[in-house]
Amino acid sequence: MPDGGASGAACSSDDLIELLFFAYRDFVGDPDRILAQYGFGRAHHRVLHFVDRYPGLTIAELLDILRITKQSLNRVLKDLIEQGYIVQRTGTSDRRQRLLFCSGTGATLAAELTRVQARRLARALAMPGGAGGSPESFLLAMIEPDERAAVRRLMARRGQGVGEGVGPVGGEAGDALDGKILGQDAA
Amino acid sequence: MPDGGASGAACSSDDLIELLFFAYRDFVGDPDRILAQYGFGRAHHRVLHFVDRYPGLTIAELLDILRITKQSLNRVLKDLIEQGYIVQRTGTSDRRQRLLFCSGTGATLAAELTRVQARRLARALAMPGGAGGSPESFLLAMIEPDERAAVRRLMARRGQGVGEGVGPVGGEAGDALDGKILGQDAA
DNA sequence: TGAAATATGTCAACGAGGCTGACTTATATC
DNA sequence: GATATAAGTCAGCCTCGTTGACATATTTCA
Repeated sequence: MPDGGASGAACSSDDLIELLFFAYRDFVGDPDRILAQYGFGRAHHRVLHFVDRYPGLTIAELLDILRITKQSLNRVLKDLIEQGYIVQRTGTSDRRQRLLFCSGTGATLAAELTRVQARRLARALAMPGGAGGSPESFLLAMIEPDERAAVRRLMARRGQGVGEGVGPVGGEAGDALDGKILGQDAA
Repeated sequence: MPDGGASGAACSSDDLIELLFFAYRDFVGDPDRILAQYGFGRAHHRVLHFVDRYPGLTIAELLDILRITKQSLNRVLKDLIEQGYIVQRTGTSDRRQRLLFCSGTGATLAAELTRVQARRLARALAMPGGAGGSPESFLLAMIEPDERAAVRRLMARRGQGVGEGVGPVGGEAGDALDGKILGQDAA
């Protein structure tokens, strides 16, 4: 039975669902703050990232990666092109294609965004149980350090005493228990 | 040097950035399809999930978990309450609070959504290098199997020949190279 | 007891970023 | 020369985030 050894408990898929939510929330939070200063959003980030990393990408390839429509892509791509972060060249073998490249400015911004995300990842990998441990410990390490305690505390609440009320509500329509139920339209 | 042993290559933070994107894309794609049948979206899912898992959650706690505004939460919470998936009770120790619980229907839907996500996770954990290997192999295992080859192919493209054009564009304003540059407003 | 703080709900307006559908323009292919 | 393909665009819609202002019930504290 592989348990990774380090700080992670046994992997429960149910716990991982939440950890993935928290890890991703904080993972995209870093670049979001930077992007806001440029008037860009997450959609711009994704485009800039993939164009930076795979120069010469075509529109069709980008659409396949991002899984969004041409119209959605075009809105953010247009911003990035007009503001000089991305440039297009016509394809040489197929002149219908538009090959996408980052400009110098674009590459600089992409690097800045990559830096903060890579920093979080590197920090997580460097933690005990980060690189070689369980997915659980890796994802926990990806969460903002200040928040980790709160997440642990929440997840420890699993199952036992709810604090206030009792267990889950039984009926579909709300059969009045000890706590008053604020129903759909009941007086 | 910990390498996890199994199928993952050495962990590069830069690769992990992309793998996390692809893994998360497919991870939320599963429930999205189910939610659409109920006329719900991702925001409903998040609320339903946390209320199901932590019965008796207060509004304030939920806001802290989701990191959204009261108004945003209220819109989706209202849907879930009106349609009978979630019920509220007034708190007993503090009657200002509204404790949130899933109804039977709500718990059923939550379970259905959890099931597809847990299935993907369990499958990933069961793969060689899934539970005990590197984060890289775990994330790759989280990607939709049909898509894995495409992701690998894309990531293999890293660095070398672009296929069509040449390297990254140097100048800020677009100095005409061999491929014609379709500039901002140049004729 | 009365004032202030707290938990929640709500109205209005706005922006980002998805979507569909329809249509145009270049270019390639047969 | 007809047809298919890559890309761009217009219009309109939906979800889900935001801010700001304000109402109500309840608790806490001086």
